[in-house]
Amino acid sequence: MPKKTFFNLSSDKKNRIIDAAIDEFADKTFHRAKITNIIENADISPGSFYQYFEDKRDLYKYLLSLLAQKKMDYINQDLMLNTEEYNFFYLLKELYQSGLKFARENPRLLLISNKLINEDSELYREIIGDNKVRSEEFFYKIIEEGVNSGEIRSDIDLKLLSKILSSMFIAMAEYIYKEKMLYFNDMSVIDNIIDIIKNGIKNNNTFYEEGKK
Amino acid sequence: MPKKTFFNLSSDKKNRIIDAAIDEFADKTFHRAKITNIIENADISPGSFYQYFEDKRDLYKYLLSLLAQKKMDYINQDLMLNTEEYNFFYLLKELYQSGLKFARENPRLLLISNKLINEDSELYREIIGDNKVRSEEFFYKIIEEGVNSGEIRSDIDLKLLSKILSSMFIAMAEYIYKEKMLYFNDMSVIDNIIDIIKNGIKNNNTFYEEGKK
Amino acid sequence: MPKKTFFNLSSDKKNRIIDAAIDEFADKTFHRAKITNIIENADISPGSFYQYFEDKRDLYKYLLSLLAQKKMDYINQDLMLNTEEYNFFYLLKELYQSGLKFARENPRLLLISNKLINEDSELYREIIGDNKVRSEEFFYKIIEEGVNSGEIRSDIDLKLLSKILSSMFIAMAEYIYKEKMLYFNDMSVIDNIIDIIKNGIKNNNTFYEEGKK
Amino acid sequence: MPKKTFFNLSSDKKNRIIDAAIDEFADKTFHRAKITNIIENADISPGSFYQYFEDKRDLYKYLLSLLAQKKMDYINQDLMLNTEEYNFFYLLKELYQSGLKFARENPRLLLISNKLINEDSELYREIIGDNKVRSEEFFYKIIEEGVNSGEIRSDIDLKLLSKILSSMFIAMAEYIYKEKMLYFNDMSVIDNIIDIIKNGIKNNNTFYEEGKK
DNA sequence: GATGAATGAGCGTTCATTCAT
DNA sequence: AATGAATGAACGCTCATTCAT
Repeated sequence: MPKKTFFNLSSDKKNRIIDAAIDEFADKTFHRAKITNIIENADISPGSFYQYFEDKRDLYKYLLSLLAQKKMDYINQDLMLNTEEYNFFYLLKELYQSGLKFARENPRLLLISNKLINEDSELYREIIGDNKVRSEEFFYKIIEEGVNSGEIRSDIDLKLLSKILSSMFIAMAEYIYKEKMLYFNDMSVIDNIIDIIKNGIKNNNTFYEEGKK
Repeated sequence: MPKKTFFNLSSDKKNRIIDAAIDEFADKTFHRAKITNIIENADISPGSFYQYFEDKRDLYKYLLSLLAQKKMDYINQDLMLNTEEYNFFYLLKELYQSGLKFARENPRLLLISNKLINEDSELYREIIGDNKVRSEEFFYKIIEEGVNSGEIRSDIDLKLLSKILSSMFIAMAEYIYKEKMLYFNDMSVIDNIIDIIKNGIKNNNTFYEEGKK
Repeated sequence: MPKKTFFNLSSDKKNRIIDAAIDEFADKTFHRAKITNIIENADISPGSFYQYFEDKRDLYKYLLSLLAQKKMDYINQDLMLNTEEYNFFYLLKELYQSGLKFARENPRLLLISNKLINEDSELYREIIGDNKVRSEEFFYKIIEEGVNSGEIRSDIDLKLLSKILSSMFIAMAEYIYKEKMLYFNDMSVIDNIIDIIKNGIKNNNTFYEEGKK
Repeated sequence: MPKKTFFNLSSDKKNRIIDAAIDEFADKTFHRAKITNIIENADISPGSFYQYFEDKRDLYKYLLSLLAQKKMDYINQDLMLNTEEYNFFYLLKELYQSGLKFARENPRLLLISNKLINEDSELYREIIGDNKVRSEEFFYKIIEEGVNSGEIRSDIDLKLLSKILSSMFIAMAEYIYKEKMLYFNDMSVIDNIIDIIKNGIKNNNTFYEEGKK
């Protein structure tokens, strides 16, 4: 966490630093990101930087915590806490919607965490610590509830499915940044995805044997 | 591309270099990977290295081209060239199967390309260049054929679907490496995934309204 | 010397600063000692510090002068001023005793001056300046008196002897701190040392030729 | 220990580096010594330095090991290994003589180790490790033998005496450097010291009571 | 008198690359 | 073709000191 000197700063200066840091870490891997650049872009001296933050890692972790905080603001808390009161596909839609909204409005912030997973595992472990992969766990939970309530087929591998839903979620978010939001600019796309998840892609009106046509 | 001096080398030496390079780039980001380490593990001198390769980038691109080549060896070429003769879900299964086989047998090679996407974008662009994302294009093509032949529902966004199938493919491959192959150790998992894609996850025997349970 | 603002301070604050400074300089070499730490432990601001002291050197010299002052308090002033009235070995014992008492009661203060001698010589010269090594001079004086009065053998190099007595004095003091006072916990040790100085270590009851046994 | 690249260097270059390093570490505390200075004075690049040595500590330890090695060259090995064959005062004289010769011929090298003791204890411990204070132990051994053979009075605290003889040894060596060898330029001084140790400083022809003259 | 944010020169160290042999 | 010593720009970080409030 930043030192208290950082939080004492004028919000203008704080924002200049945060913005410069996000810009740097969004473009480059942790080890490639240079605090030299951040310092220059935020227009502060090296000495000042180290009066605000313990070190590079400290700033990086802070950025990641900002991301986590901000993400929460996008999610309907009532839904998260009372998942058993909502049906599965409705929850899924809400989740995807808030996720996409966050991604669209904070694309560079999101890039930072996406990079983390490929860093050397020592760094990864230190920063993520023992926190389980929460999004995946959350999916597992609501899938389970969906199966129990009869909404979801019971012949599906739960762990595999939670992995899939979670990776589709991330794929969308990444996509939105790379396509510069031109493609997923309306929420009907989400309906489309959920429809695929729900009903599959097979045309049930026709019959085909496997293999050669 | 490596200089011709590299290709004149004994295959033993060539392999030592390639192996050391794969080991290094699989563990670390491009910029974190040290040619110092590669040199040491391959047991050659720095001077020699620069007689084989233009620079670090040159070696890296070469590795990536090796990966592309090798991947091709795993795929049934007859299928690839005559997609219109096979039905969609059969093709999909073949594709996933060969992909997983490749991932299982070349996990470290695969890690290299997985990292690339999160490097600084300048490097990414220079290395990938104008090459389209071919796997996605290929999916687009067979999906289109599947829709035309009536196997696939026609009310689905093709581009979105190709994106999804492609990302699921990658998710699986990554997963296989991370879980050390304990989970996906038999091919029934692929059947499970394809079944989900085909039929969705909804339990068609029950009826649920949207929203609150 | 500290500025007059320092002496205007409440004695509580003054003591906090002195204590923090002693702690820091006792543990670390002059250049390694951080005024940052002193400031923090004394609970004052950097700005304040520089209103009390010219700079780091100023504080350091002040500490050294405190040490000299305090040392004097341990020594019987009557003895010091009228050395000619006491016999040599009695004086020596008194000196060692008061020195050890000081060392035992102010070990950290003592450590500070012990370090100084090994700092870079520029600093050493600037701080000690033209002050002669007074303890050595004092020894010289009483040795001389001892020779003149017939207590001490006259065939001994006076300068060398004063050096030796002075270094033995310091060795004891250092030892007391390092051995955490377990070893020299009673004053009989001093008698032992003085006996060695007085009578030597040779067993006068036996005769040995030099060289090979 | 330096890397093998260092030992492959021409002896001219090796000596330039060693000399520059001794000069730097003789004048300054470990933490104050700057490899920048060493590099500049030895006329090599920073990159080169780090191809010869692991880091600053590595160079420092190497210097200390050089010192230990060189010291050994000054000592009569026959004497050291067969202490029981020689009488105590002869051994002591030999020891002091070789020590002083070493100090006179390698004064700056000696300064380096003298500083070490005042460094922060973490550094001290890492560098000295579990090596006992060998010189003190050696003194203890020969004193014990001297007592057993009847050369030395048996009513003396052995541990204290070994401490004293060892510190007198160091005091002389230091002195020689500081007085720039003007004072101790002939070996008769050693005889003087040993005579003091042997016979004490008391004038046995006169009687004095303790206390007031 | 007190504060504490700001400074910046300078340190130890890294590593891709060059070049004389 | 092979070597490996040499390079040097650039990084992360430190800390005594200043100065506006």
